[in-house]
Amino acid sequence: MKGEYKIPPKSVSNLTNPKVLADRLKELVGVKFILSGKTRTDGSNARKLIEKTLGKYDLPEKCPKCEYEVVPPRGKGIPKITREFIDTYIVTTGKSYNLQVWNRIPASKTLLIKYESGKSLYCNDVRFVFVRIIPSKKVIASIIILTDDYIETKFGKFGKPTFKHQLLISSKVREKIYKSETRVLSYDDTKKLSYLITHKYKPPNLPMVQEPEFEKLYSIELLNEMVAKKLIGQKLYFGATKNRGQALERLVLNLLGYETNKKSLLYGAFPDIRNQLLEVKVQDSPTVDLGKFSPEVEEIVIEENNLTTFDVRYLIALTNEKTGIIEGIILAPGEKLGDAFSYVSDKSYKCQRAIPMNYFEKYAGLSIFNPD
DNA sequence: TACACGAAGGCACCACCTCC
DNA sequence: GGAGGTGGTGCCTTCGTGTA
Repeated sequence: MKGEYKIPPKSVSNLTNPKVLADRLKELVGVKFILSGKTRTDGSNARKLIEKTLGKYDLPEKCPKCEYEVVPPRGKGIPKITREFIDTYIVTTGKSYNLQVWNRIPASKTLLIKYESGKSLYCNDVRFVFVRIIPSKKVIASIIILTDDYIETKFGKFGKPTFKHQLLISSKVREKIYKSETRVLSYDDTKKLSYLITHKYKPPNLPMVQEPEFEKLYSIELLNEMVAKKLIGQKLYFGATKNRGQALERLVLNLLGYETNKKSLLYGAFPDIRNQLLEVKVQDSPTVDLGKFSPEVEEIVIEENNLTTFDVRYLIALTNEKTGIIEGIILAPGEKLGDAFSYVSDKSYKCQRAIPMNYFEKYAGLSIFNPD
């Protein structure tokens, strides 16, 4: 059955009526669902459970390959259970659930599947299946199937698309860095920065959130000596998500002689250490999240000197996922990142819509479609 | 101050490619 | 054709910021 769900239905009219879907999924209400704590795993398990349950019934007839075309490049934004045009989401904790729709504009008439017959499946044909799980009871409390039109009418429009750039550092490159003598891969600053940087260390006289000053930017060479080399072998202590980046930022700031109060650490602008035009990242999986800004595209970061994402220096700490120990460092201007590593092409975007948790709680024990 | 929206952050899954 | 590796996707949670 694997892969079967990826094939679109023969036509729009073949899709199972959502009320019928709700009936079919009713058997999952009250069923045990143990959260692994790994969100991607849990999301995937929920989807598999939905697939397995729907697989007990006839799926919509599949479309022969020659009769349809997947419109978005590489199928980005196509609902995962394509045959039923369903995306699944797990709803667990929190006061409100932040629904994120990736790589398509929900409730829009944007084409996803185009049929030879002339008919099509659009973004607003996708059905959203929410699996509400109560973590403390380890049980599925409800299944709620919604359409994006319903979501917008009931809770308001989806937010504007927000973009996320990512960079991939392959395990090969990683290994190469680990095996190198210094375990630091560094590149020179951009030409534009050459007249702004200094190779001599003088303690900073401005807070790290201030814009950089002429000739007070430490050169990459200096950053290498003062920071990179000293970071190798250090352990990053972190607890919940997000704290790891901050732990590294704190280490870097200490090594450079900046004050590290909580407020400054929480200053979440780009680049992290603005006074040094330095962005700090931690990486143990192959993916580095660059966030909204990416040096793949040149964008002005500091107007005064016309400094761009190309000039921003990236310090990427490669850590051992088990121990948290920094085993390698990449220190490069944005301009050079693309030379050594690969950008995820076609940046991804998401549209978000918060749904209050009490909405889901209202329907405990039910499996329903677009309730009033 | 509270709330909503936008963004950051983390990383597991999975499709696809390569090699045997 | 199957195992193993690699490249990408996008799911989920939490946080920061703007606005009323």
